Amino acid sequence: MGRGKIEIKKIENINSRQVTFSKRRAGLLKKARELAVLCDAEVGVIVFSSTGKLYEFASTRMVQILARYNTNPESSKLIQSENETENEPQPQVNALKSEVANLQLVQRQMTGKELGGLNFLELQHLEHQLHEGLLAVKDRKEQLLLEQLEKSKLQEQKVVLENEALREQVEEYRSRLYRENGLLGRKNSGVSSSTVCDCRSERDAISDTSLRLGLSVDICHKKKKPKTESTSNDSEV
Amino acid sequence: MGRGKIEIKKIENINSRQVTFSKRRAGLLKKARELAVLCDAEVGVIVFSSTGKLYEFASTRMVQILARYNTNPESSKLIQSENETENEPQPQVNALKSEVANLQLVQRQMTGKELGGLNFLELQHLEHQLHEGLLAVKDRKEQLLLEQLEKSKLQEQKVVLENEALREQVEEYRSRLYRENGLLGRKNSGVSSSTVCDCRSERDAISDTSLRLGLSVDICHKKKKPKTESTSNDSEV
DNA sequence: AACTATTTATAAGA
DNA sequence: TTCTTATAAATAGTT
Repeated sequence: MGRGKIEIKKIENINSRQVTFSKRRAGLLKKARELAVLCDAEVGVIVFSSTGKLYEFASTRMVQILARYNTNPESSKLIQSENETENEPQPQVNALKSEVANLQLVQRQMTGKELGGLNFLELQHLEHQLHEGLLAVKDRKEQLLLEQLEKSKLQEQKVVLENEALREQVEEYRSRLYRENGLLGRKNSGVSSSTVCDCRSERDAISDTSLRLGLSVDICHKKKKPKTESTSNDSEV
Repeated sequence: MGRGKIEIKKIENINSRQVTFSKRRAGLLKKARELAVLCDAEVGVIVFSSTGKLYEFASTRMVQILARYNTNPESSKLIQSENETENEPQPQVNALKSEVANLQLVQRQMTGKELGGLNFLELQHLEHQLHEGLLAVKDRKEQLLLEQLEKSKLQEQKVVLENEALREQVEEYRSRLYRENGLLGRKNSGVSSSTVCDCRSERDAISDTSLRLGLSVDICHKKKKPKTESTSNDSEV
């Protein structure tokens, strides 16, 4: 994908290898993120540059991914497990494994997969559980929003009080100017009385707007991520 | 990169998500390999599909990469790998324990507990997951009921046919008795002709009733096509 | 760091 | 699923 085709073998020129590494690393991490988002997959990428610097992407916590990997039967690693079977069968390991398997099954069933093994009663129980969970989650969301709203309102209150104070100051200065300069002062004043009054009259409108804004920001998760990934890491050498 | 541009968010259509997953997974692993070869980097990629299947690429042994990651000061998290090297508390045991802990936490959260640690976006994701799970469970229940209904109807059909046969037998015996004994036989017969006729006339009514009863349980929720879970899982590779 | 000419990846359709 | 193809993206070489 470039001016010319290249063959996939180690780039000998150190400089262009460095450049290519930066570009392709960014590309790989981007692709990893896209795969995770588009396909609801759990993705982890670890890259060590030839100079030893670490770059990574993880769709969830990397530890979580590694733990899942380590406990996955398909995982290609079979390090010291052979020793174990010969020496001690590790009752603890077996117990943990079966617990993991069981928890994973339950989790898959809770997300609607592998329901084949459940009878009608079990399905009803599961449905009830999910229903309860759903309600709890909705409640928690509502609570979060209410808390945020409360905070917003307090903040607004504070600002409103500040405004009152400022307005009084302005009024005071204006009166003083008026008294001291007579009618002349009016023309020089940068602050018109109408401006001040506008602020006061918009008080309720502001409250209403901030509520709507607060909600719409949270509800719409289509915001871009800060993307600190490549930016902070780009300076490799 | 295709016939049209897509936005990076979860693909809701389960089929095209599956297809995209296959394609992009292959692409990601290829890119990982190219980066490793071209730039002499050590690269590890771990991907879990939404159905839980593991795919991976590792430019060297994955264990080696993970070990290097765990001991890297830049790694976003330092697991307890130090303990492992000193004593020998079974790295596998630690991995299993953390996996169990994680699964248990997720499970508690799915049943509406311990939601305090989740932010609004995470709550929304959880809510969506629960909703999907709920729909799948309801579908499965419906499918079970439909299957049961089908079985019932077949059973009924069988019994009806038996009835027909028996009725013919009865009719035959009755005629024969009538022929052989003349009018005398009528008073001794335990089976009246009216009883036999009643059974026949109720045939359709029975079928109708059982249908209504069976369906009334699950008609209340939204119905979908009976989808076969196993098919989509098989087509993962 | 930008800029393109090209190569690749892949979305949609068959 | 696999193949095809039009189009979007990535990126090699250049400035």
